[in-house]
Amino acid sequence: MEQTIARVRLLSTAKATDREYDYLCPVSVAVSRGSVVCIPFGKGDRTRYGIVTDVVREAPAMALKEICSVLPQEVGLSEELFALCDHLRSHLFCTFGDAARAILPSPVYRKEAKKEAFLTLTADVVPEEALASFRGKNKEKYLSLLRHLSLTGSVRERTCKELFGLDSGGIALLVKKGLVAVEMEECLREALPEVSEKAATPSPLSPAQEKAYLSLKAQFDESLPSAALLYGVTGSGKTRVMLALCDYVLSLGKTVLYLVPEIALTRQSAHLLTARYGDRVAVLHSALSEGERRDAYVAIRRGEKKVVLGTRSAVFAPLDDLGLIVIDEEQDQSYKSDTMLKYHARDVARFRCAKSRAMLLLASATPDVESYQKAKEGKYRLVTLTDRYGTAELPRVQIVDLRRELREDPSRLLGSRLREELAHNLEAGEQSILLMNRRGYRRFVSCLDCGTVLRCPNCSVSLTLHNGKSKYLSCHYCGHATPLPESCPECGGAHLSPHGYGIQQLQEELKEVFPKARVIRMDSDTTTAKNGCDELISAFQEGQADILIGTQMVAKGHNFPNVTLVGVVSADSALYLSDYRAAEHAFSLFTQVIGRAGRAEKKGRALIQTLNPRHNVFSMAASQDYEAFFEGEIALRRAFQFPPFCQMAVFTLAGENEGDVSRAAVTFSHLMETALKSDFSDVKLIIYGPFEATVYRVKNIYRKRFIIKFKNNARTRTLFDTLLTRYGESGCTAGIGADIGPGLI
DNA sequence: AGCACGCCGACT
DNA sequence: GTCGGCGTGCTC
Repeated sequence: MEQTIARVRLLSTAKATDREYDYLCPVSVAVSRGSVVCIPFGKGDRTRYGIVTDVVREAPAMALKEICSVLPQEVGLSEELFALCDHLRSHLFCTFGDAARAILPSPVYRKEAKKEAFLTLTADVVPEEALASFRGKNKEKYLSLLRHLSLTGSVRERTCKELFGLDSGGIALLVKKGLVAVEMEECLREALPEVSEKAATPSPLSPAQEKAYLSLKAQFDESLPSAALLYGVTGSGKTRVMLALCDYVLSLGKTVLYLVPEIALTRQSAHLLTARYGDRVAVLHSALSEGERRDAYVAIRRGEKKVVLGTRSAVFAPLDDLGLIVIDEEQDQSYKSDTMLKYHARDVARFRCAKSRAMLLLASATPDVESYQKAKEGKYRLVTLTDRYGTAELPRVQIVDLRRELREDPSRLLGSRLREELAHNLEAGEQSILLMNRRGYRRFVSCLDCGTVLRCPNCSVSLTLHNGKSKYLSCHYCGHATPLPESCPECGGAHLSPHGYGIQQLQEELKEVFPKARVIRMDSDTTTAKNGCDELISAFQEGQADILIGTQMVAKGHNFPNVTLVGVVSADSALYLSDYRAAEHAFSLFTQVIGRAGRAEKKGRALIQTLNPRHNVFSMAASQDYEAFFEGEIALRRAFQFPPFCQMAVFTLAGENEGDVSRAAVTFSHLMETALKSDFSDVKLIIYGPFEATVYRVKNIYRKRFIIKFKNNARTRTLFDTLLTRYGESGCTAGIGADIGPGLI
């Protein structure tokens, strides 16, 4: 007998079960391609989520189970996003469900939500009045917390210490006085910024900006899938040009997807966009609660939102009638996902533009070498903005040779020149930013008697020393924490000594040199949930601190009008990463840092401390000479066959048992050899490895990897897919992962 | 991946 | 005699 049958793919499953299963449709509910359904699966009939890929009428060849429930149509996948799942599956070698889960908001398929402690004011408290009778030494700290709360509404309890120097005791006192309340909330409720009328009328474009805009508009009018690279030096007004194009696209009834690299940047971009487009804008980023994410998803799918602003994952926003995707700071690493699904937002955007006949607009002051090469080849249209806009000038750049001072005192992080500049700024009441590259500069502890370095028991890394209330050691890969031992665990010697420098040490040195300076530190310790950095940034913008210290994230496009000095504490850690793109990242970082100083009327200074003052990356960054940098870099890439002259893939084998991982690596090696000698003899690729991953052991998992240079075409992808299937059938227990494209080496 | 079925060692 | 070890194989 003919029946209505739904083909379903599981949302969460292994590669072996990543296929279609047939289920009977319930009589009363409409089910269609893209619907999210609950189905009984397996011997135990456990309820699992699935996506309907097809609905057919036919007589089933076997007894079928029935769909138990269908979620509302508006949380399902649109036709375009459905196609995107298929594309991601074949290009990233993930399951269909992995791709679908990246697109669908998690409340669609998950129940529980995470909570965090927030502080709010109990009522309309006037900070000065409330603390009028208070006579404690912490009065100023309490006042600034209350002022901050009356400004922003709420603050994470965990960020209070960093922002206001208040610990749980101080907060308890305010709670006891009935001034603030601690509430458990479902992540950060970030209200959209108020629409400010003054910004709503855009000022006219400069002639150079107008020219760039007209060029982009003409390209858009061709109504073909296409891409453009807007290359403009910092301060040339790229954003104004891009917003003008957004205006135009929206006026034609199409929608716009606008991506920025960091959550912290969504705030200022959100101001800009909501001022212009009001409630037609949706903001998506990882600090949204799960409920908010679902609401946003539904509102976008219903067509209530015409502009979506967000970070990497917003590239999956369910906008229909897509006209334009903007990727600002397109060279930024954060567009590449390093979590479960290793996609690159730029590649996803390219696919969506091709599907929707939309235009992709990449913008940067230091484009990705691969993007610029594509522009040179004519694959992207290159639009250039060469002049700084308005009165802003390039800052004065000093490259400081730190070698001599370091020989005299190797523990010093701030050279005398940087100290002078900082002192000058403190005196003048101007703000400074200090950048500290985190990698390679951690404090570790070793025994001066036997030489033992204290290491993590679970990971192949040394432990990092922290100075909390008491000194403790922690592992930055697995979080293992232990008090600093009195004596060496190996030889019992009493001479354990710290080495290396971290951001905490920089903070201590600042405290010592400038005891009165107010310092905000921004790193993963102070912004654990990726969220807190918003609060830190706005506090710094409000002028609540003199110096902001942090990792790369402080260098990215924030607007700090009162910052006139940017210092790079150690440029060398960026230059000598073991990555073929180290030079590219260093150039980009230094150029951004230099551009960060002096955006407004005040002239800025940038100071870079290094042990290699003659490295030519400095002079190129100082003069913002991207062209010169690109010419040198592309020659190297060609000579050594690195992207864009090939593609890179990383295959990782991981498992708890070191022997199993080694055997798995040998097995995979043989699988590749065999395939390349027989059924895939037409495929050309170069295999390196297996070798141990940069950090061999993490959380007791050993990892070995192969690095492969190849040409990304359907044939090679079939080979990779086949290899993964054959590996799955080999009986090896070690897990395998594939990361294709501009990945993390 | 789960989860069942299945066929062998140490417990009441 | 049976509780439970994880090897093998299936999942509409």
